[in-house]
Amino acid sequence: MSKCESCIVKEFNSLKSLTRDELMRVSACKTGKVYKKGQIIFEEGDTLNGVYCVKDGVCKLTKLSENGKDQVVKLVVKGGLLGKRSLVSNQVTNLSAVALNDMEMCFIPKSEIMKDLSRNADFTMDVLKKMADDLKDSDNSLVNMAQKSVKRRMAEILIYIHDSFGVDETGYLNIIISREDYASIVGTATESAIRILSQFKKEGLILTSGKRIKIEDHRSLKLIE
Amino acid sequence: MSKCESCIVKEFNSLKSLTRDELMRVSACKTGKVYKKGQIIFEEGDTLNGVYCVKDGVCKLTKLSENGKDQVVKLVVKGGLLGKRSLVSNQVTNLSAVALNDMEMCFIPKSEIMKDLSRNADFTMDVLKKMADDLKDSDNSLVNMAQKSVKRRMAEILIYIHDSFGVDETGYLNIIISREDYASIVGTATESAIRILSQFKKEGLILTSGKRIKIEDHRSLKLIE
DNA sequence: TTAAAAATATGATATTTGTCATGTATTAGT
DNA sequence: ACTAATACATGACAAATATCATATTTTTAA
Repeated sequence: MSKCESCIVKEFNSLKSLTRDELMRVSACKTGKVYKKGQIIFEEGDTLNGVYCVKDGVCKLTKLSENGKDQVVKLVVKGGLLGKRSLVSNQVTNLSAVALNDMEMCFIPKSEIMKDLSRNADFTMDVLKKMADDLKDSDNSLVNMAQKSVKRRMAEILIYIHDSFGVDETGYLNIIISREDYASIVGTATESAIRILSQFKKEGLILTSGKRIKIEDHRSLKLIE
Repeated sequence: MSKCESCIVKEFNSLKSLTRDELMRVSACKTGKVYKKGQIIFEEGDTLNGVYCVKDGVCKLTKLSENGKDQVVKLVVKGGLLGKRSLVSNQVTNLSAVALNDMEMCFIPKSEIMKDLSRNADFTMDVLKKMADDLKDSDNSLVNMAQKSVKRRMAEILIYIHDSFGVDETGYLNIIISREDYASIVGTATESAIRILSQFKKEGLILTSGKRIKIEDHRSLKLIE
């Protein structure tokens, strides 16, 4: 297991603001964890005693609605930190985390991080900044959800996944998720998600092969109303 | 204008974590501001050079969607702080703030608060906690928006306004907002909002008198699907 | 490899929500 | 108190989305 001081993943998150000494201390008490596709990392209501730093793979953060359906709130990739909120608030977590593909993560106990939060102002400020950004993203998601059509939201999530997570050698999206997950991200019925993707395919906007998706016509996808 | 040290409003926000000395310094440089109903406090894209502390009245935080409609993201009342995010991030604000009734606020320049953010760990931690709570609220809003019917969302906002802001002597909601605003909170067309409120009235769930609304049957309102 | 399970696809139909039109009631400003 | 202006109300219809049923394809696991 690599050491935090020399781990490049931390460059993408707040841990980069820790000093070398702090990082070494964190490194000494962290635990490496591996999750298989579909595996639950934690569930809504769990008490988290630390943060997870994603070294590889992607997971979804979901929340169960009263109607029994899961809603995907956020996708987290390499460099992302899970459980920030629980660090600060002492409450149980309000979200579940599920691996979308095989994942590698580090778990850092809350007790270690807390020392740094109280002593290292740069680190604290960086955590604050990240939360502020999350909040902004969240506002955007809310407006998208409230004001845009399902078709438009689907087009946007495809572009988002393309731009954030890239494509493989053949041009297919690197992240492969089920239609049910697409439905849950976009906030619609699974059948509707399937139908819309089928329609996109017919219109030549995307190609599909099993659950794999390739964007063929970015421009038109962006113009979907 | 009252002094921060002795202002009860601060008990509801992070400013309560400042020391007496810090509060006196903040108090010395704050500005009192008054806004009339409908007045714009700041607009999406503005650079905020401080935070607003709401002493009285209510305002809405909105974001303009690409379809040209405003979406209400949050309601802020007495004790609320506006512009927290801008403090931390140096970016222009992503939301607009508009007074829903006559308001009284204090404006505290960013420069003053920043000193405290870097020196007073309790204060910083409290700001972090508040942001974490906002984030949690935001997750909930997203799920509500994505998974619940317009009717259900309308029922919930009525209950929310009732529980958070109370009623007057005659039982009518203290906060009086237009159907257009209700539509914008719930994320629907104005006509749909009007229709749903009319229906609630017919079914005896609420009473209306002009734009004033009184909840008659909490239990049934909570059971709306 | 092959059968079972799970996921995708699609039709038919119901329900919800949006849009446009038009009339009535309320509110705000003189 | 009066009259614009604004907000509310409601009908008629269109569009978007959900639901249920059922067939087909893909994936999983023995």
